[in-house]
Amino acid sequence: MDKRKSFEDYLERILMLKQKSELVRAIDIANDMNYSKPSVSIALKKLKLNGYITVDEVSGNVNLTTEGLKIASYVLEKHEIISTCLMALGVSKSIALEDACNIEHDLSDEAFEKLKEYYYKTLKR
Amino acid sequence: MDKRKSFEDYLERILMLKQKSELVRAIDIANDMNYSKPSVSIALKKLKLNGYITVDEVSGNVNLTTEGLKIASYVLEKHEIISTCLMALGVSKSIALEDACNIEHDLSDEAFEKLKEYYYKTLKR
DNA sequence: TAACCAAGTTAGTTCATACTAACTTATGCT
DNA sequence: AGCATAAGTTAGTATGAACTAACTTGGTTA
Repeated sequence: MDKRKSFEDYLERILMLKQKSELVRAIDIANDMNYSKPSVSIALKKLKLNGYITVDEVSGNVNLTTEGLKIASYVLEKHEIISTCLMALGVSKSIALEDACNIEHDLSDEAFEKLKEYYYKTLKR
Repeated sequence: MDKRKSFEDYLERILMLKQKSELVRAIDIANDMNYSKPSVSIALKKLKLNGYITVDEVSGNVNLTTEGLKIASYVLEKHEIISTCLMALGVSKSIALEDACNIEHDLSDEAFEKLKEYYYKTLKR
């Protein structure tokens, strides 16, 4: 199912935007992800239906629910560790970030745990 | 585009089946990939149209063209190196193989080159 | 106040892959 | 010969994400 990847992508991006600004609206997401407004509108509707986000009716501010934040943080952590490991192998930053964006949705929990161990043992500090 | 991943998946599987038996028919691919016959029939038609395979009209034997073999070998090589690296990290074989199946379509050429260097320097022999 | 612009939504289309049901065709068995 | 089975195809459906065009709505500004 590609639905999961799409959800993860949106949630991760929302979290990244939240780290820059408290106010994150559909249009901000659309600009950031280079998607059309309707695409984002529909995606947010589904994220809402699934309980991953809430949207403030007045300001349009998108907020992650506990569940949404859990997923977003996890994917973002994967993103960071995967890209760091790739860079440690000698991959250029831009490619490492790009690859991490894709791989983060495919790496199993088990493999991620092992990669994380390697990261903290060998690369961190 | 997800079309590329789908193509890569089929081509890789065809090559894997070819390594076991010269005769690889649509039904064999369907059984191996757990897809329905029509799905495979349509996918093979597209692979044929794109010049990646030929299909013997009498026997139904699927053969990779030079271009198809090039892609299949490359993806298969990625598969093997990715899964080996994951196992070296301590990931179980079954999970490593499963993850490799997904990651192999997402890892860039540049990152794969670096991973391969690491593989030959650190893991091989 | 009227006009305009930004944000968001709805409707309808496209693309791609998978599925089931049902058909064709060839082969093999009795 | 006649039937059954296996392989492959066609037709039609579902799912999912993206798009454009066009509408609503609210706020700003001339």
